[in-house]
Amino acid sequence: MNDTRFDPSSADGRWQKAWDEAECFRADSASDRPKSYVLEMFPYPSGRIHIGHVRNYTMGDVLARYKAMRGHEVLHPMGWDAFGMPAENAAMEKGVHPGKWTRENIESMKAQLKRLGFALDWSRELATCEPEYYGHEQALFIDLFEAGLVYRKESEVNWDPVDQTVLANEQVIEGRGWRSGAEVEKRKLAQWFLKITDFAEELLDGLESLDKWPDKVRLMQENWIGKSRGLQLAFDLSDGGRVAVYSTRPDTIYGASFVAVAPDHPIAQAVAAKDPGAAAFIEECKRGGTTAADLETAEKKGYLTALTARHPLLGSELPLFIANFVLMDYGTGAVMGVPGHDQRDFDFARKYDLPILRVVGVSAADADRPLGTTAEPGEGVLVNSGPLDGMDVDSAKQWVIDRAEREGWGEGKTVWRLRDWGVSRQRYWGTPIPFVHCDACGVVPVRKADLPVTLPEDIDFATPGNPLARHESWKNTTCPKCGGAAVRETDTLDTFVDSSWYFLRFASQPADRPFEPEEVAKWLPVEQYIGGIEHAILHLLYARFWTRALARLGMVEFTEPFASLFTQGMVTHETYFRREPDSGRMVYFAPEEIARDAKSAVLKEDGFPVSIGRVVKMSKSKRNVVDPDTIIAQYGADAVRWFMLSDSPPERDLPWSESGIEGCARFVQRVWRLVGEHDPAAQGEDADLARKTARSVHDVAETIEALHFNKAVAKLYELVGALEKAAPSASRTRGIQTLFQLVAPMMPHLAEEAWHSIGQLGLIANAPWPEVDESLLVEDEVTIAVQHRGKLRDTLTVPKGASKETLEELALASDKVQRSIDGAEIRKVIVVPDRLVNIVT
RNA sequence: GCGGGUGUGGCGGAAUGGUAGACGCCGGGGACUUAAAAUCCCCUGUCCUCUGGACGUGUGGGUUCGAGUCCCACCACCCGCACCA
Repeated sequence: MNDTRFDPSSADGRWQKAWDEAECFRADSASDRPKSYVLEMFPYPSGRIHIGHVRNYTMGDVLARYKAMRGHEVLHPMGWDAFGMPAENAAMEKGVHPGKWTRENIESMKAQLKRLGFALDWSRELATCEPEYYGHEQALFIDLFEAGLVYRKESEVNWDPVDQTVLANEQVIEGRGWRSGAEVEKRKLAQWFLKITDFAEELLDGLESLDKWPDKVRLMQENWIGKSRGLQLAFDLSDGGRVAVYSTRPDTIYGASFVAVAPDHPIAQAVAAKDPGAAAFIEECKRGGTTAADLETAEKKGYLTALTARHPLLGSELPLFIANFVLMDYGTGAVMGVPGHDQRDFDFARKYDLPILRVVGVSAADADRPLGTTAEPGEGVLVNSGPLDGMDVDSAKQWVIDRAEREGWGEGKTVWRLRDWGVSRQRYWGTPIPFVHCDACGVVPVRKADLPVTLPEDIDFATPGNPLARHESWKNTTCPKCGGAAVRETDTLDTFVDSSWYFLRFASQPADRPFEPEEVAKWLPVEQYIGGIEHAILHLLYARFWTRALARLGMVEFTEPFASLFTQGMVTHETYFRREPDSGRMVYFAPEEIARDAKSAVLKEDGFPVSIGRVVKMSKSKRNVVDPDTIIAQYGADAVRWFMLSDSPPERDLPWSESGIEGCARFVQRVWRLVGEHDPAAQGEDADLARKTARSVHDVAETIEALHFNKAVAKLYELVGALEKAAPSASRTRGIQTLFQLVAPMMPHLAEEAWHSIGQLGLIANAPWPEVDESLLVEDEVTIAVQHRGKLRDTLTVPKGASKETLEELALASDKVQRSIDGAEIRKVIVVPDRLVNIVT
């Protein structure tokens, strides 16, 4: 018997050191083993590892370690998405330099990751905030510019009129600046854009090849790209001008009761020049945030202009509005309003008392049935539409497009919802855009020999706004073209640019180029990419675009960077709170301040109860966070890793619980106790246990490959239970050794300690996955269900593959079944071999 | 508002259209111990007339010999919405 307990506080560090010294996780591109690139989305160095990171990286780690055991050469790197706003916020709040703050965070987070024993190749570590990284990004940006994929145009930003600075969407709270509290305005600035729309069709078509991506992510990207076929048509205006309108529902043209243009549409601007009411309305529209959610949840408002628009088929005059819900960026920035069949138009028509006409119904008989309280945007049969009456929606669309083209007032057009990618940020802590502005030569790229354009260190955050824009000695430079005086671009790149190619840099890190094409060809595409569902659209679409752009430039030979994608759920925790009696304000308490039993919770400090709130994503504001360091110190890395894999399916949320982690820590010890049961001298075979072991090897491999870690965990619980119960035998001794191999990817420290203790030489990290004797996987008996009218009455254990006749006979012979039938006439017997018999009376 | 997802015991969940609740947590009972910790064993969806039976997978309908699984409608919650990463 093995009385000692497994002690993570000494074992974890010892084995982590052993792996480091043996360079177990260094990826060798010269190896002739099949290559596997396992990648988790790299973290933003916020200061501390979050439990969500632990879950993400544990999943990747299990896969990386498993692949290595299956004989693959594994690339499993880690780096830092190190540019971004929180560093600037820290600079403003604490006076610490963003670079210092970021680099210190990286150091402490790296130490945290090491304590979890991840099989990472730290020799490839990178941080996007270092010139060794972002300098190459600047070179790539210039390459894209030269390929015609970069341009500048005016675009709206959130402007804080008090702080005189641009705000990110998250810094706008209920239409006001988060620091100043001032009402935010929309303001136009000249900004840099990447032509992602050039790739719209490719990015859409490419989704089809991504058969190892979740369908939901592909669907979200498809909807985001938003290819639509519709009609662009012109309405003649009463002042002699014209307005171009785009509609995806040209079939409903006979139901149009108004035309509306965006507040920043040229026609709106022209109207405003003469009409102070219109000008005031446009000003009003400029207030508030710029996000789509803001615009679409805001009350629909319009301004009725003096102009009218002539309906091209009816010849009637429709009122022309300026409306806050029309987007200048989509289609032509103008719409025809069909209230009956579009909810926004419906709401608008209600408000301004415009006609609401039904032009689509379930059948022709619907023509006179009025619309209810909502629009009917669906399919149907055209009514009240002259020549279209009786047509289905698709035929009517085509008829209207054909007629418009024939008569010259419109044409069929494909329109994309996807907009070009605005990459300008008016901020310091990002990759400087490597361009200068010269009065003589215009906008000129920095010479590649002069890269990187590095960020100046001597900056101040005493005043709001971009420190680069007021840094005279950094800003003033000479023009690479004419040598005259010039000013540097002071915008920096969106951090999504940094994360659009880091996976290439992990494959190789030459000093003179962004990456080594031969090395990239060896490792890429990433075999398995793992990250949060919140990145389903933006990051993943941008990375796909960037890769395609590089492919167009001939720099890489593939178009999709991530062959297989997995999106994991969040880690959640209960919340504990009290409501302040006076203000009604919620006061949250951290888990460590709480004593919790099965039904209630009290605050340790005063012994009085607190309310138990819902289980939500861990966040600082709800104080329901658990610090990985604390729990590693308390339970050991393996228990924490095991918890991350247990119970919840990896794509779903995982609720953290104290009792759950304690159960995991107990299980680690249970596995450890089997070391004492490993008896090399034990004799005799145990056929059932041998079968169970073989079945476990097979099932655990299958579930890990499918990333169903919770099921792998359940299989391992079963195997441990079976090994504990079995009497000593050679089969049991072999089974225990096999168990250690199976748990090695999940609890690697314990596995090493156990491996060593049973006398194995070398590291289990370098050991192979156990072989399985296929003949042991064949079952010879099955239990089948016997139902009467679909309800279970009995079960039978029969030889596998028994005939239908035999099964029917055995089923009818059952007392329980006969009692249930109770002499009724048997009308039908359904027999599914090896499954069930269902008797219908 | 729009797009995407999720919903099964007290809790996390399992279940190729075929035995609902595997496995784990919590809880209850017992063994061991001077005692405790640790460990081990048993029980644990609800209800009833309890050697059996009825009900039960967010709600309401439907298809089927058979539905957690497929179809329709609805409800609740979560994620994203282009300057958070």
